Amino acid sequence: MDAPRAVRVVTEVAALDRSFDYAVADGHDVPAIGDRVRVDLHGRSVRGWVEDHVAADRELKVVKKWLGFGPPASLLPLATWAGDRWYAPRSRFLLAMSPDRLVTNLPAPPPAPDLAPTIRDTATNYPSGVVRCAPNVDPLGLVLQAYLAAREVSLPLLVLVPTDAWSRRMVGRLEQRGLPAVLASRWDCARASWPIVVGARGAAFAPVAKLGAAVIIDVDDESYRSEASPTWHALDVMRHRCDHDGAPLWITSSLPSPAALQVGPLSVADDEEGLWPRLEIVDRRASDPRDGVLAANVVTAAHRALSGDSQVAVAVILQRLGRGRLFACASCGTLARCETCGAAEEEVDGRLSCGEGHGDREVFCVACGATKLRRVRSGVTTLARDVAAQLSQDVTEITASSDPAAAIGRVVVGTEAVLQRVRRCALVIFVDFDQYLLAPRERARRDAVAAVARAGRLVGGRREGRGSVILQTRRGEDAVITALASLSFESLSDDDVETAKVLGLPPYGAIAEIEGESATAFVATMDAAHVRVVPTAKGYSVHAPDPLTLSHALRSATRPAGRLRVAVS
DNA sequence: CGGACAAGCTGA
DNA sequence: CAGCTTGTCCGG
Repeated sequence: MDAPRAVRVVTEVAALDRSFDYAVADGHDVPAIGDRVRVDLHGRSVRGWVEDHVAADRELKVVKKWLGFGPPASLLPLATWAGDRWYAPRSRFLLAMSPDRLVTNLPAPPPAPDLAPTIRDTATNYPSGVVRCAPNVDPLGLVLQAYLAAREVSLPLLVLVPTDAWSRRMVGRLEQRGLPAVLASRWDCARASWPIVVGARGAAFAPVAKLGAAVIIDVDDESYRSEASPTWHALDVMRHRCDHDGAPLWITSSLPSPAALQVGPLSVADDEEGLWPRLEIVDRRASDPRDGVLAANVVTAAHRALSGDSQVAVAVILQRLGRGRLFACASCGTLARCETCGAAEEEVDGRLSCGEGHGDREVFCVACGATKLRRVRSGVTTLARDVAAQLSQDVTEITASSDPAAAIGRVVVGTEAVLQRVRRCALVIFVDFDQYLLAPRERARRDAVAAVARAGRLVGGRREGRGSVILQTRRGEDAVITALASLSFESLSDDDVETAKVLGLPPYGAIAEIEGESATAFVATMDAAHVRVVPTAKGYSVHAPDPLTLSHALRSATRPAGRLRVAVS
């Protein structure tokens, strides 16, 4: 038998989600599976990946050039799986597994170092699965535990954390202990199976051939979901990889989502209470409506924080969700909410409506009957001006789009981006916590707890006594508020699981949102035998009992010309 | 996707 | 009928 002298190549051309065969020119080595190559395609020179070795049994064009290393062969099926799972071309995920710049040689990974005794002492001992832990629990012990497990089988450990800054800190701490850790952005090292690879969401596709163990820190942080299409989630990818490689997976969360709870048994970390931040709930219905954006006692707390010596003293957070304008009664302060769905209502042309299609109503307060409402939410800039006036302090505005290198003052005001930008401060104020509680999104309530957890890392745990978190709300009786106040999340968690089961939401069902001008044409050609198609405001939502059924239905449709957005969750 | 090629439109 | 636009096909 002749050795194969041809390769099957997946191209980078995303719209063309298929592969083509090319001969390997005489005198050249046959590129390895996964390697990056350049080939001619229909008059174009395009890049691609070697998917397989095949026999050159007919006239073929030749591979123009070997470009460098790509993902290891063992990861190619992962790209196919992810492409099916999130309705995207394989090349999107192959790209995620490939280096930004071509890599033509690989470093030799360091040998396993001798372990300092403190490492075994610091390592925790949880069964693989979910570890519920308060925001200020140090995840290092869990990472060390997972490293020991990976070391047993002489395979790499992959650690996912919410942000790049966090990855750098984690790598630093591991190196300090003499452990061979690299950032996932060091693609060549990850490809060479470095013992510990650490990164943010994208590291879920780190080119490690076979995992020995994996950890996801704070798995319910929203950074693990790709917002842009394809809307993949790092947890699903990691579960798939770990199942395939037989590697244990540990995940941590302050309030595990239904999807997180499916990973494995739930353990609860020690000192839950001491490591949650000190929380103050300020019910704005009770405060003087003439107070500014901050209630009077909140201003007092802010001045107290400013008298301390922390670099950043006060962080004021304004959550902006959707169109997110809130209207409240001018006299009693009660929020206008839709009777059907509970979402916040907006005043448009003298009528109130929630925008979810549940009709509109006269402008009046359901609590006191007053007919004058005022807008209680403002943008970050107006908020910054108001806070500056109330505290008689200069403030720094921070939003997702502001310059990460800019100097930060003692009072910062902004969106949730503040929680990413500021490491430590004495007081975090959620100006308008109801933005979470009243958001129509399913995840909103969990996001609310996650945001408080994140804020908790800035101010430290109760035991530390460094600072606190204030929630300004008009809904003191809300289940999320009471759960946070008492730190008992069981019923909130059970409710989430129950809701997900009843409504067939992930992980108890799979949903795809179909939007764009050709959504109707797309849905019309789809084999809808095993799915339910529901029209929505922007298009359609397709409900299926599981991701596989959903994927089959989506693949059965022909993709028409014109704009189409398919978001699988 | 984007190059190739065919068919359609325009103006001298 | 050259020169340009628009549409459809198909890639190894």
